[in-house]
Amino acid sequence: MTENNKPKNFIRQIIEDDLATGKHSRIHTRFPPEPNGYLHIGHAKSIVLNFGVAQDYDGQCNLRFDDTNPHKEDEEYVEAIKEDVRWLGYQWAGLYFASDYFEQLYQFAEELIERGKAYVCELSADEVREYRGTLTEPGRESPWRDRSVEENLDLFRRMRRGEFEDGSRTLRAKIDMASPNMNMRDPALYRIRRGVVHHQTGDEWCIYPMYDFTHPISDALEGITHSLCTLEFEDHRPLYDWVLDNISAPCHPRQIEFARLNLEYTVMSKRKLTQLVDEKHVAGWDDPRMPTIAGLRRRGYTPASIRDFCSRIGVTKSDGTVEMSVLEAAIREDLDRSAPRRMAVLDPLRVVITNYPEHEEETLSGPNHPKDESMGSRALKFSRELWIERADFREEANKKYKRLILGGEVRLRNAYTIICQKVVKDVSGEIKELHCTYDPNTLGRNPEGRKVRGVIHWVSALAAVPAEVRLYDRLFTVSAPDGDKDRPFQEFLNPDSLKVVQAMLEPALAEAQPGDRFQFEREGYFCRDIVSKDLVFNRVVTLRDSWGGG
RNA sequence: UGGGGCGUGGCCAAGUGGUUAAGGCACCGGACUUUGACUCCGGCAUCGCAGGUUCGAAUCCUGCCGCCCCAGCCA
Repeated sequence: MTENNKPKNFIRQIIEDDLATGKHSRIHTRFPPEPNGYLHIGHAKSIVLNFGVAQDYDGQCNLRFDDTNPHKEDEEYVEAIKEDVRWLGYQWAGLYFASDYFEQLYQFAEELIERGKAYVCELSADEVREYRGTLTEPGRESPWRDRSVEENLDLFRRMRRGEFEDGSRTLRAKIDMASPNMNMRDPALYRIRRGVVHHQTGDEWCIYPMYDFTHPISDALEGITHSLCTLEFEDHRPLYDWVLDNISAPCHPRQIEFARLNLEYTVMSKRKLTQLVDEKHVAGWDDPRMPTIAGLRRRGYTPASIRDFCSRIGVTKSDGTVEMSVLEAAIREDLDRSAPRRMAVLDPLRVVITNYPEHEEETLSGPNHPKDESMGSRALKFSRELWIERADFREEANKKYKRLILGGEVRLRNAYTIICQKVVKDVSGEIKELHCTYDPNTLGRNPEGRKVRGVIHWVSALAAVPAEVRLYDRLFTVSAPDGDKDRPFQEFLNPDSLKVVQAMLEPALAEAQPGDRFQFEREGYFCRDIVSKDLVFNRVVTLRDSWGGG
């Protein structure tokens, strides 16, 4: 539903204006990740924005890998990113690599030199830092700043030929060392990286263009109309425009910045996510507790729920932190509608129906969805011995407790009502099993003259299918794990973020395929793990629970 | 203490001088219920602060305050 209404935000407004005024007759956006890690929910926001805008205005959106730093990048990531974008439900108009443009970029760099707008600098990295000045003091001009065009051209060509060592020279833009915007203080355009193998271009190049030089040109080369990026690049926009203004660019895309996504109880930076993986706090990039697309997918989130989430949170320039409940609400809404209902007992307690025939087993039926008959029904086995949830029984409780108590009656979902007659305990006092009686006249109808206080789920002990169920909780114990300057975020990891239980499932669940999602009634939504060969279920999210628990 | 941004309810977020200040999430009531689910009803803000302009301001002006980003040969 939510997806049908086009979202309204300031970027779409700009686009609509550009279309209305005729500035643009078609829209072209791009999603430009660096292939140095896996995509996370924050990227999803950008993907949904870029591809969504293209979709809604009959435009196009490219997928472009910003691969200008061979040190950090890897082919593994480009494949993972492509898979994630596709999984989210989008198709790119063009698939490009910034490295596709290395030759053109190089030519534009020479053009800049010829125009006297760039020079080869021989300051070391440390010296450049000194010369740059500070936030409050202007920088000083490099002693190499005023070389002739010929000399610069010669030097730059020799840089390309590999005549100079890493770090010995850079190509710099000649702008303004006194600019209050640090990015305009003669930023580096090219650096030397000899001997590294680039995942796309191999050893073809030993000089690599910087982001600030590459990005605007890549955008222009692809005919991008609106270049959407996050807030931290706001200060780079003057440089983005400077580059395009000083070369013979085919067009001049407009950079627009929006706030990146922050989510409570998790971390979002690639560096921290990488740490979580490397330090083995999680099982991998696709650990269901990770905010990565791969993690959310394995957890059981649907592409539609993530798209819905992204439209719910909106796009603005004010940075905030979204509560986890928004994400959870999105997946609950999707799964409530689409997930077949099943019964699974996560913490089994044996129940013996003493007035039910010893070796008999009968087949009952339960609807797959309480509100959607078209989803059909499945067979349920009922027998003398059952499993119920340990938490669904108390020897005594107040009126608020709507489950089974000693001497009390409760409805077994999709079956009969039972009354607990006796509690059997072991020597330590722990409840071993319950002896109950059932009322054969309560199948599909309420008992005469009595009102049953509640409904609980169950599984026939005879037919139960044992399985591992993984119960996930938030990865961190505090809402902003990286918000403490003195303490590393790892200190806030939630030791109980994963609880593994051996559950008893109703027989129909044995046929679940990897990736299949269900609602385990009264417990939550679960998804059969897509990695494990065994019958393993991951809890996507619990059901909403308005009961205090008392 | 340079520059660039941002500030509407607990969290997001519409709003672009005249509206009872949308909506979602959360929360609190209540109805319904063979899921304490779902659904349905109802409740829940005067817009960072202070001045000013105006018949009228969340929307315009001024001054404060708070928060975020920038000193990579990362993106």
